[in-house]
Amino acid sequence: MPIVRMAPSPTGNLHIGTARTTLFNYLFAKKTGGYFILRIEDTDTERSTKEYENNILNGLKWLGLEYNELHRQSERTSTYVSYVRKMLHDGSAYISKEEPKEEGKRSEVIRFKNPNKKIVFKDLIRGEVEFDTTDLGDFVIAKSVEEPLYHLAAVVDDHEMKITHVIRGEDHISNTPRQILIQEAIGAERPIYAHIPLIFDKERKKLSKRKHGSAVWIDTYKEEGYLPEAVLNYFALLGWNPGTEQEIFTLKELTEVFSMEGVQKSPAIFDIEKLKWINKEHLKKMDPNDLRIVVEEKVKEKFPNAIIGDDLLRITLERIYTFSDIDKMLSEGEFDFYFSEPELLKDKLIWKESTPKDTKKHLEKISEFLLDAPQNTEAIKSILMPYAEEVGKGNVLWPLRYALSGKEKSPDPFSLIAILGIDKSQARIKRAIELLS
RNA sequence: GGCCCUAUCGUCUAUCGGUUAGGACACAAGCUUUUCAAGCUUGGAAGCGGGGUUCGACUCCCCGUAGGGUCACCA
Repeated sequence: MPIVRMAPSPTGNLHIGTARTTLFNYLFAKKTGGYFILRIEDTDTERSTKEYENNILNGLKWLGLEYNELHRQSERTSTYVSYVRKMLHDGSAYISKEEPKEEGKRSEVIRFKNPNKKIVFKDLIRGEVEFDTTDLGDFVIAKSVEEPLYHLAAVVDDHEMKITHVIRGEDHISNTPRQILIQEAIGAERPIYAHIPLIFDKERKKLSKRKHGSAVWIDTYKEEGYLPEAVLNYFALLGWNPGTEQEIFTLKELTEVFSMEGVQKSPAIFDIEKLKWINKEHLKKMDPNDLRIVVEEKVKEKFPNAIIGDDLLRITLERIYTFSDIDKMLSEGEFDFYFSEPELLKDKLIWKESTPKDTKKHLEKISEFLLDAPQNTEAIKSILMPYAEEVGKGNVLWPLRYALSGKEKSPDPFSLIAILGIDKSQARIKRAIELLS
């Protein structure tokens, strides 16, 4: 059974790159019927915090990436100690006297006795990779017997946890020969490696907190109102393709079609526009009632008595890519027509070359048509369109829409009537007619 | 700089020696409920350069070039 692990270090919030690597591990485990271990690599006590750990855990939970086991390296010190002792004993590591050049550096650390050899390993994505470890020197594997460093702890854990596949970011590829050396020293089996390509920014650089600020944190996407499944869908497509032309996937579908074969070798640039599009596609697939609950909750913050009917829900969905767009619509007054009487300007009521007299006549006519119209967009349209087409669509539809919304830009008049209801619409049309008298 | 990785439209990608180099996002134009948005239709847009191998290379090999990653008592 394949056993994979994701090993984030809690020295920062959940990064989108970490999230994507976790996704690939998760998908691989699911697809192959394997086992997925999450291992918090908190051997750096200076930089690791519980807050970051919680942020990572909560972020993965939000995304829906579940793991079978959770471990913390800080709770496994005794295991590392025994390995360090063993290595010291058999000569594969030694205590090295140092001259501390910086503050905080020890005068004594534990170094690995580098056999200085060529290492060739197979990578599922890149094929054979060769390194000469001579350039690595006798690298430090522990600050002291009780304080293991990354390479040692990672190799010991991968061995103890019987990890079969190490799926990680390409930035770890040059760490691999070091780790293989340690594996050989402790008699561990070599896992199969898969180094997945990195995510780059528009400048083709690794996404970093320093340069991109909060855009690298998963939390940001949660706060922006992206659907977790859409984020996952986008991450999957960033560096992997299913071999078909399908682009919209649920997490479950991804677990069924994922394969390492489809993973790209070259880095991919993060494109927020495509993420937005994918999010919208997922929004369209959402259960209308679930969607209604979200929209209603947001709209009610500003208009407590709001009721989100089908038509209002429809035009809202048409206008948003993420849920935070609803907040923008609210603050830009795009919902105002629904909750308050519009302020009308006489000049704006008249379409291009039309006259006040004709406009008034058209509105009166529409008012008549509406007398026994049902509250349904399509029905209203079929009642009003023949007249509009007869006398000029702009001459009728523009003043009607403006009378209802009081805005130069708004949804179409038929939807507006359906949303407002016949009575309220009639009242607004009447006000416009009075303005023209 | 050493070592390592990578190289098809602006972006994500298909092509696993023979294609008018396909799709998606974005962009442009047109259409529709003469606004906005959405939707639909159409369009522009790519094989880094040079050598090989081959009847035939985007595809395989080599050399350049470019970009990236990594070189901690961080992970």
